[in-house]
Amino acid sequence: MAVTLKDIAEEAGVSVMTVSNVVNGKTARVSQATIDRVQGIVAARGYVANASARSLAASRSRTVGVLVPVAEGDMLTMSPHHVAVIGGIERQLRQAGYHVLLRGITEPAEVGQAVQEWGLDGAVLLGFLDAEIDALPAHGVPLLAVDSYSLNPRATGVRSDDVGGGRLAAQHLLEHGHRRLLFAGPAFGASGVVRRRHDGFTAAVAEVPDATAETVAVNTTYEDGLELGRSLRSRFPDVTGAFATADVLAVGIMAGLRDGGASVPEDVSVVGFDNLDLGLYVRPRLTTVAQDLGEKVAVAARMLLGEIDGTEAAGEVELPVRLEVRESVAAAPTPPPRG
Amino acid sequence: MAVTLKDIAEEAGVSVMTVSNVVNGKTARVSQATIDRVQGIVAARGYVANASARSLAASRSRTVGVLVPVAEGDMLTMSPHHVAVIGGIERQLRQAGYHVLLRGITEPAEVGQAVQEWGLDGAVLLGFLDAEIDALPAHGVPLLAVDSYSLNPRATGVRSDDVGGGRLAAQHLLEHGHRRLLFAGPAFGASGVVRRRHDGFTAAVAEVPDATAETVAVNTTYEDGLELGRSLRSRFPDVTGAFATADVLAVGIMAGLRDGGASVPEDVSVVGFDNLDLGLYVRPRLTTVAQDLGEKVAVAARMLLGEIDGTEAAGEVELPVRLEVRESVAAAPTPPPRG
DNA sequence: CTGAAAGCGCTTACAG
DNA sequence: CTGAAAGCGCTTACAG
Repeated sequence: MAVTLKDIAEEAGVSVMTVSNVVNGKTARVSQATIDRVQGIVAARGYVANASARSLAASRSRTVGVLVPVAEGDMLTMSPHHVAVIGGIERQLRQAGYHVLLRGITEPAEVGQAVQEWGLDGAVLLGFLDAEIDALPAHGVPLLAVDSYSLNPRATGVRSDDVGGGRLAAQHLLEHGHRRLLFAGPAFGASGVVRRRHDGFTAAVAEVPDATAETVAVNTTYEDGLELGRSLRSRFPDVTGAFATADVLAVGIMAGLRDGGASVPEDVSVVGFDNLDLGLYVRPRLTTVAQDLGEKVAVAARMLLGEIDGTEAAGEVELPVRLEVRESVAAAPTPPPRG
Repeated sequence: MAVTLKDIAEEAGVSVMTVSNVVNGKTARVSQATIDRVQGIVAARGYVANASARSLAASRSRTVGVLVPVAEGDMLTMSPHHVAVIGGIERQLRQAGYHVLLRGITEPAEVGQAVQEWGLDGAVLLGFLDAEIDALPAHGVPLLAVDSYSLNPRATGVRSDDVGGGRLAAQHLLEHGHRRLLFAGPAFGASGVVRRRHDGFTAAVAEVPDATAETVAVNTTYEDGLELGRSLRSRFPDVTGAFATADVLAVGIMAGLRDGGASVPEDVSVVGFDNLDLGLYVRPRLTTVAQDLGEKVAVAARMLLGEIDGTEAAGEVELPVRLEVRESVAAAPTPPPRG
C-alpha cells in the first residue's frame, strides 16, 4: 500500500494533522524542527497525498474540467486551435497545482454532471455553441467559455476580436485594390464568432464607395474549400478577393482555384483566419488573421484561477488580432476592357 | 449541497447500501420494487455519485491518466498524431465508464506520483522515449506505451509495423526505378520507432542489386525539412527518391526541393509517414505510409481496459501499415548520359 | 506550537 | 432480499 499521512505521523511522532499542515504549507504555527523532521520523512518515504481523500475532506478538488463536445462518431472535436488551447491550459493549471480532467460531452446536461461527480473547481468549455452555453444552468463553479459570445452571465468568455479580424481582412484586400469581395464561412446562425467576423468584414467593405461583398456559406473543411475554389470563378465571376473564416478553408479554396485554372494571388487573392502552421506549408504562403493564442490561453487560465479563488469576477475578455501578411494577396488584376 | 446517497436512502426508506447497490447495478439480490423506487428517486433528484468518495472507498478510481512529456516551455508536446490518439482513447474510456486525467510530465518520476496521487487504474504513455519507459519502476497499475519499443515488461506496447512501413516506402521507390535513395529522419539513438523504419528501409534497399541508400539526420519539423530540401540536390546529387519519417518533414522537403529549382516528383520523389490530412493539402499530394490510427487506438484502449479488469495480460501489439499512394512519387528520371 | 474528534460520501465484507 | 458497522485518507474547526 501507499504511504499515508498516518504512516508519516507515526514515524515522526506527531499527530496526523500536524503532518497535514506541513504537507500543505500551513506552517505558520509549526516549529521549524517539526517541519524539517516531517519533510524529511515525507521525502524519504515518497509520500504523495491521496487526491480523492483530499477532495472529499476539503470539498475542493483542485481539478478543472476541460469539456469538449463530441461530434458524430462520439469523438472529441479537436481542431488544431483547440489542441493549442488545451495544451496551454493544462500547463498553466498544472503550474498552479491544479489537475485537468478531459471529457467529451454528448449533451449539455453532462456539464453539470461532470462538475458534480468530480467536484470540479471550475470548467473550461471548448467548442460549444453559444446557445448551448446560454442554456447551461448555474453549477456554482466558474465556467470559462473559449471563443463564445454566449450571454450567460455565469460563464466568463475569452475570445479574440473577431469583428476586428473581419475588418482587417477586408481592409487588406481593399488596400490592394480589390472591390468585389467574397466572405466564405459556415452559416452563422449558431456561431457568434463567424457572425462577428462577417460584421467586421462587411462594415469595412461598406466604407469604400464602390466596393461590394458577397457571402457564401461553406463548411470549415479543406474539401469544402476545394469545391468552392473550383467553382468560385464561375459562381462569382467578378470576385478577386476572398476571405475565409478558417485557414483550412482558405487553403482548400486556394487549391481549388488552382485546379480551376486560376492563379493565386494573381487572379484571386485569399485571406485566412487562425494563423495555423498549415498556412506556412502551402504555396503561396497564406496571409491570415492571427490571434495571439498564447496570450489568449494565459488570460483564460488566469481568469479561471482568479474566479476559483475568488479574486476575480466573471467577465468578458477580448484579445486583439493582427494580420499576418504573407503571399496570398496581390494587387487586384486590372479588368479586361469591356465591350 | 449536492444530493447524496443518504438523501436518496431516506426518501426511499431503505439503507444507504441498498441505494449504493442499485446505483452500481448490483441488483442481483434486490427486489424489483425497491430497484424501481430507488431509480425513480435517483432520476428525480438528479443524483450523481461523488467520484472522490467512490475512489476512496473502493480504492479504484475508474480513472486513467493520459501522460504526455512536456517540451521546453513546459507545454504538452502534442503532434496531430498524439491528438488523434488522445481523442480516441478518451472516447473508448468514456464509453467504458472511465475518466481521463490529462497531465504533462516534466520528469519520469512524476508518472508514479500521478498514479499514486489519483489512484489511477492505469495510464497511457504518449511520446516518451523508450529509455524513459525502460526506467519506469513498477507502479502496480497497467501502463500502456503508445509507439514505444521499450523492453519494460510492466508496460504494454501498442505500435505500428515500423519495419514494414520502412520497407513499403523503399519498395515503392525501388519499383519506380529509383536506385539512389535517401532516408531522412531524426537521429535514432533514442527512438526505436525511427530505427525500425530505418531498418526496414535499408533492408528493402539491400535486396535490390545496384540500389543504395544514404541516411541524413534531421529534426521532425517543416523548417528542417525545408532546409534539407533546398540543399538536397547539392548534398546528395545522385538521390532521386527520399523517404521522410514524418509527413511534416516530407512536406518541408518537397517545398525545399521546389525552392531549390527541382520539381517533385519529376526530379525527386518523396514518401512520407503518418498519413496526416496535411498530405492532402499540398501539391503534389503526398504519398505516405499510413497507419490505421482508429484501429491502433481501439486496440490500445481494449488492452488497457483488459489489463485493468484482469482479463488481459501485458503484451505487445503491432498493427499493420499500408502505403497510401498519391502523387509525390514518379518514375526515376533517366540520368543524362555521362562522359 | 500541537492534537483529539468529527466528518466528507461512498463501498466492503459480513450478518441475518 | 436488506442493513448496521467499519473504514478509505484526508481536512476542518476547535481546544488547549
